[in-house]
Amino acid sequence: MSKPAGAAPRATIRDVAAQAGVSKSLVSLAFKDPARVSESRLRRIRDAAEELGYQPNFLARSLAAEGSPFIGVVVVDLRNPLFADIADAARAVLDAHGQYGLITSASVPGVAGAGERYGIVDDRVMAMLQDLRPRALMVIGTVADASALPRGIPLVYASAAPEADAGQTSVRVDDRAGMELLFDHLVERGHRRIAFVGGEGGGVSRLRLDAYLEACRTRGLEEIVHPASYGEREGADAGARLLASDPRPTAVIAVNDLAAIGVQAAAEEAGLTLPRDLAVAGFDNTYLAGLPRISLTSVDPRNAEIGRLAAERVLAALEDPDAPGDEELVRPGLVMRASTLG
Amino acid sequence: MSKPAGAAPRATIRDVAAQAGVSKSLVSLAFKDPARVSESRLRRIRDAAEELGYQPNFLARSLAAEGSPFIGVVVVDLRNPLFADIADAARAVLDAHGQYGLITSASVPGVAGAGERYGIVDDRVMAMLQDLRPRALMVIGTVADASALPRGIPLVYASAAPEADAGQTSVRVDDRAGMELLFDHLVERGHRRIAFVGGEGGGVSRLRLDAYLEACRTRGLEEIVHPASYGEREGADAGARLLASDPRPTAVIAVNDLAAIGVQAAAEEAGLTLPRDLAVAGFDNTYLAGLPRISLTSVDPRNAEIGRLAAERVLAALEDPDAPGDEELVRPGLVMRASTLG
DNA sequence: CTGAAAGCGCTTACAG
DNA sequence: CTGAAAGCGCTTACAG
Repeated sequence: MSKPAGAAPRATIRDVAAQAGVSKSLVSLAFKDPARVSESRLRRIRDAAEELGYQPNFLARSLAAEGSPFIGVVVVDLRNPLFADIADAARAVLDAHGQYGLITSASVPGVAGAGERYGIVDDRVMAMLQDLRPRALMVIGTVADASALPRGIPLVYASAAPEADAGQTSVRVDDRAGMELLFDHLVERGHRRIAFVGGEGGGVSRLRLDAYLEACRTRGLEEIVHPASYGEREGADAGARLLASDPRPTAVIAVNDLAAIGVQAAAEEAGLTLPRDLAVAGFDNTYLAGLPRISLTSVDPRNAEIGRLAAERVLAALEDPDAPGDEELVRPGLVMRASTLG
Repeated sequence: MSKPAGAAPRATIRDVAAQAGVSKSLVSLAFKDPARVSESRLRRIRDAAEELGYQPNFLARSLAAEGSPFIGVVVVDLRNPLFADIADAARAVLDAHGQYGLITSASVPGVAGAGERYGIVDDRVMAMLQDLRPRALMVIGTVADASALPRGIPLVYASAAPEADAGQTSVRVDDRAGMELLFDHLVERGHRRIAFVGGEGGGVSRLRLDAYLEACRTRGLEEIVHPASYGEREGADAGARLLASDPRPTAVIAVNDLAAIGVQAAAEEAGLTLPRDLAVAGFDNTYLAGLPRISLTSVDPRNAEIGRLAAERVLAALEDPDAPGDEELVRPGLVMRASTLG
């Protein structure tokens, strides 16, 4: 019984037509534009469809029609909890508008190795998605090479910093606003030597570094940058370097929660007591930041809002595919926790 | 430039045939069974294909042929880091064997609410996957309702406890072995009052509870069970109840890492010093357990191994679709960390 | 080794 | 409002 013997082949439009005593095309029409079919035949068709358990074949429809009634949603990194939150929120909105969002993961297995670029998408997955001919595409996260994405349909990025050749529609958090919230909070608590851990790994990391530098300049604070990418390991390494500097910063802002956790680890390793000796804050407000043992102050990008807005952009693009692209920045919040409050 | 005007339609087999001066079917054959095509024509066809940027249309192929040369990989829960590890490992193996694994996520957006069942898959995603006619299906995680899955093709579960109507092929960790490792470790360190937090939420949770009860019986230890599901919140609630009991357990095993973290939080909330006053251990060895601040002893299910074995099961099923299903249990390891070492 | 033909399940004009 | 016909891009026997 590991596979149902025979796997009763699905009923086709032809079966339904025969059973209802009408032509194939009438069945097709009955599903597509019921108003144009007489009531009696419509009922016969529907009864037949139900009886046979008929469901239109997705492939055949995509092949024959101009495209399929669905939106492709590509999640760049399966591991980032950020993206799942956005995908869920986006799907809910698409659903509510009768659009159907097909979520697919596109990252390629991480070849063990550090220098690897982030956001490599699998060509075959993308080719398949392209063949499926979705009405629009939503990409969650930064892809390393946008040219691998399906073309010719509206494209909306969520939580990604599109490459220079702008004109793309994207929805993401306002990193500068987030950085300002962090600085206001830290400065108010008396910090003057505020370091940044991050800037590497492309996309958002770079934007946050820029925002950090600008915040320092505005306030006349010293710029203290320790390069790192998005991981805990990277955060810990940068943290160790940072702690060796003299005078030591009193506060650290990391490019994301994971890197911030790395900084915390390095500081405790070095014998500091947190947050007394060092305030630490991150970005993304993932659920990690909320774990009691971690309790990390973090910029909340409002992922549900990003997902919602991105979905609305998709819906708008469906209406008017030729509308120019634009970037929408979501105003972040700040969630203060023990890591800076101590 | 938000969408490439016109979106140059992809070259079809017909274009390639014309350019190469052969028939359509010969082009098809050239891709499917090159050995049967003369060398000179083969070269002309390949040159033409390259020049035109021809790529076979996935849909058309699936529709015309018995199925498509790919394996459907369904990840039940996008948020569980466990599953991403398994998916990556599985995909690597499939890739190495020339099979192409299409990963898709099938969980439906969580309608805010507690009582919700875990592992609900989206019917439309499954219908689409079915239409695509993969050669086999790999399901990572426990689905609430297996009847929603595509039928008629080999099915392999990874990290899931299939429903009673067995005969399914599945690869998952040996929970009893994991529990034994945990008990041996804790008993050796002098613990006699060992509680279990979990048992709810279906599937694996139940299996681990059974394993716990058996381990207690074998050793003549008292059974102390505080029901909980997989979340941190649930772990914390159960933890609070557990701490109120008298005499208090000296060690707690939780159904997974997240629940264990909840127990830790509840214990610290109650003023205990960990691990001196309470040893805590979990299952799954997610990266959370490894974070220095958490440092949780955890049963390592060897997810890469599970993914690898599940992929091999898929490959075997491709060879012999009628082989009977069986369950393979992976021998776990134990990663000891501060939460039980004190 | 090659090529004309039929068909996968659907949709879309187009005549009635 | 209805139905026969052509076609989406491919594959699969089947006759040469």
